[in-house]
Amino acid sequence: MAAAARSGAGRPRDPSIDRRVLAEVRRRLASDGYESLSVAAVAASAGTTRAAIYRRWPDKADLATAAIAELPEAGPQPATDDPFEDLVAELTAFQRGVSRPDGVPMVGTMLLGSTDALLVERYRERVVRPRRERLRRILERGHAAGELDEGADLDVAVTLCTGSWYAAALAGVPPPPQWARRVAALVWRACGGEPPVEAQPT
Amino acid sequence: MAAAARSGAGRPRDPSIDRRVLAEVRRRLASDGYESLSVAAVAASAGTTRAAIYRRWPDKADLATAAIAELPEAGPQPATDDPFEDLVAELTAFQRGVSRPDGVPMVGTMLLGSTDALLVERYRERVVRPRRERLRRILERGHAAGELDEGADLDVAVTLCTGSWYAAALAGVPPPPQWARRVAALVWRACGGEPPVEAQPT
Amino acid sequence: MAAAARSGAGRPRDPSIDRRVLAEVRRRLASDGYESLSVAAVAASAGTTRAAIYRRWPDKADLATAAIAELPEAGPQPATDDPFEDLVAELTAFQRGVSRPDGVPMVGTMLLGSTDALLVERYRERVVRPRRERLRRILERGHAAGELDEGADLDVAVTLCTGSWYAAALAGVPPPPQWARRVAALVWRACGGEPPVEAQPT
Amino acid sequence: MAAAARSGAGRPRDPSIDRRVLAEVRRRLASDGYESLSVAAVAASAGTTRAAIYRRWPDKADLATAAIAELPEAGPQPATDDPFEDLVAELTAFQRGVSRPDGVPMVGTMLLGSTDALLVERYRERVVRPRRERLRRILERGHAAGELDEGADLDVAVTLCTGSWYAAALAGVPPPPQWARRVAALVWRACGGEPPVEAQPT
DNA sequence: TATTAATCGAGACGGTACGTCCGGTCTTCCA
DNA sequence: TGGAAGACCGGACGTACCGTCTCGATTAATA
Repeated sequence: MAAAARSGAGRPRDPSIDRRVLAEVRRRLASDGYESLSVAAVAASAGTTRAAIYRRWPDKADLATAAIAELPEAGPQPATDDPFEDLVAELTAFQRGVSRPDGVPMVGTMLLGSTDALLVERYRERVVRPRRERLRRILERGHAAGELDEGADLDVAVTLCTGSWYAAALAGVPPPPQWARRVAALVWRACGGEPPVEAQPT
Repeated sequence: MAAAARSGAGRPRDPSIDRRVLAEVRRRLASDGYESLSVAAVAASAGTTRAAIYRRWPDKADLATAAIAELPEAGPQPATDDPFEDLVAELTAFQRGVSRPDGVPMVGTMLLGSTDALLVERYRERVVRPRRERLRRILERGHAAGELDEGADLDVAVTLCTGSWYAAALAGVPPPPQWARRVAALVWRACGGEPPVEAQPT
Repeated sequence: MAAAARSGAGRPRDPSIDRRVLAEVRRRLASDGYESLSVAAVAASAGTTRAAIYRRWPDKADLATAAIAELPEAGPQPATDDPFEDLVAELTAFQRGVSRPDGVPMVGTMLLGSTDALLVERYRERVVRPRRERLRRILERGHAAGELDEGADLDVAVTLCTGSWYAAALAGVPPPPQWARRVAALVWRACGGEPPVEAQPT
Repeated sequence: MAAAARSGAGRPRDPSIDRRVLAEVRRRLASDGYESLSVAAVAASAGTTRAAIYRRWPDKADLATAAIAELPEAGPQPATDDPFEDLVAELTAFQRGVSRPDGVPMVGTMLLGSTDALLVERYRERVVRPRRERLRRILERGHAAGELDEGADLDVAVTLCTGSWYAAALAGVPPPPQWARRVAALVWRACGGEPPVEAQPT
């Protein structure tokens, strides 16, 4: 990723280039995916040159990494005293984040795996892991509040939450209306709870 | 994709070329992903020429499509009279298929989406859609057998089944032991059923 | 060139294919030269297939050879009793032959030499050599008739005759009016003769 | 052809690449002709890449054009006060030039004509036209010196000079010994002059 | 204030892949 | 058998991209 500009003498780097380039990379990763990402095209659209890009990021994979790492992940939701509503809120935030142009193709790139291990690890560390931990904590709070069963299989339950969205995306079906609440309801019941207001399938 | 050989005149296509090429494509898609797939390298490894490949598949995307579409999808499981066990079996087959070297990166390529709309559509049609329908039918049979609730949200429940696997893969965590049975159990309960034998989380 | 159809059994070759193909080859050699001559295009335009062409002529060079060899070369002029007029007639015939669309590029192909030694040799044997011998004999008859000098350098004089045309073609200048008679006059004088009627340069 | 390097910014082109490539092109044009000229092979032999070549010359025809246009034309012979000897000298220089490996096939390519009009026009302009003018001037000086006839047909006489060589090449006969002097003698007599020393045919 | 060192823009360089086309050979069906 | 159809190998063409490099012209911090 972008090395911190050397402290000493010489012309300092133009920080606006970093911004414009990363924004452009995100836009293109979103619309065309990693494969079709052309450094030359990015440079042109960002109003700079390939050299300026390669000076900051050693190669294309690192450039994409940097762009992803900067994604303004929907920060930790303020926890309320209702774990079920927290789950709905978390999933709504997730859907908002992943449904935005950048979202899906990025996930695809990540699942490509071996293309660039570092790229994937960075994404997991910055985006996936924190979300999983937030989800996990919500379910544990539901358990602590006595709403969920003792022996509920939380490890797997966590994967159901966001997994539902991936499966729908892969199938090419639009996320159904009220998706977040309906998933939360299913997961809640799967763990032995009773969702307060039953979301109605359409 | 490979046009069906015209019935009449002309030298017939060498069917072994189709086989060797597609096998090679699958091997390379698995190990390096779509991006690094080189038609020339495939031709060389398959002991043929680029021309013979382009005669069959108009471009690289279509070639990959064909290779994927031929994946020996774990065929429709023979339905037993126990819907829950059918669900476990279906998920086990899914896991076997998607865990094989080819599996994950292929899914990633598909989620890249707009890289090649046709590629994705072909994959959905040949692989994803049939699986979703099989899952859906299993849940409906559970419902018909009185094991699942009337108003169960089957639309979303279907997405939970395979989605769990995608979420785990994206997080980089190995699918937990007994994954298929545990997911089935959660989904069953989410739909109001009671899994016959409670799978124990580890 | 086209092998004589085998005498014996089996379906006889369609002679109209020979005609149509060679005509097409001549047309294309004329308009685009040997390089751009595509066997497939010839076959299509002649309403037949590549195989039928390759059955008759072993390769492209031979095909072109055959087309050239069939050029209705202005056959041996009926010798008159006036060698000078015979020379004019021969050169006029030569100019007619070589000035027709096919002519020039063919000469170029021949001078390419090493492209296909056989092609060149065939052309020399069928077209160039006979013409040189006819020219030589005309000059010798002029010598025998006492019109040309004893020690005239006939070897080189022969090359002047047609060479004049090549030089003009290479320079891109149209062959001057009355070209045949004017060349004949110059060659005649070069060999010590006096052309009966002086052709006037324009 | 190679665009003049832009004055200003950017890494300047490596001029040695121009040199090496054009030399290689000339060598190959000479030995194999235009048709067999492979850009990839040229690049390899010249120690560079196809991209570097296509950056300079838009296509193969333009590349060949450039190579020909750079041919070190046998410069204007220093005129003596003996026009006949000047003619011999000019023809000797011509023979030396055209007999060098490059010579004949190049002429063949040029006579192909319509393959690439620009290619041919460039060659005429740089090589053929200047030579024709030098020959013409020599003959005119012979005329001015009273050695040649008033009404000599110089237009055609010029074509005899080099044409003799082309005709011999086309016939596949080696240029006879003393060729230049013998042609000069014939042309001189054709124009009414008397060559100072009669060259003896062998 | 003059020097100096790093950046910026521009673009060439070696590689490599793409998709198209052609030449010459072959293999099959049909007349 | 010959003709039509078309697949086969090999290889060239012209385009596009990647990551590296060399230029001249800027632009700040330092001497």
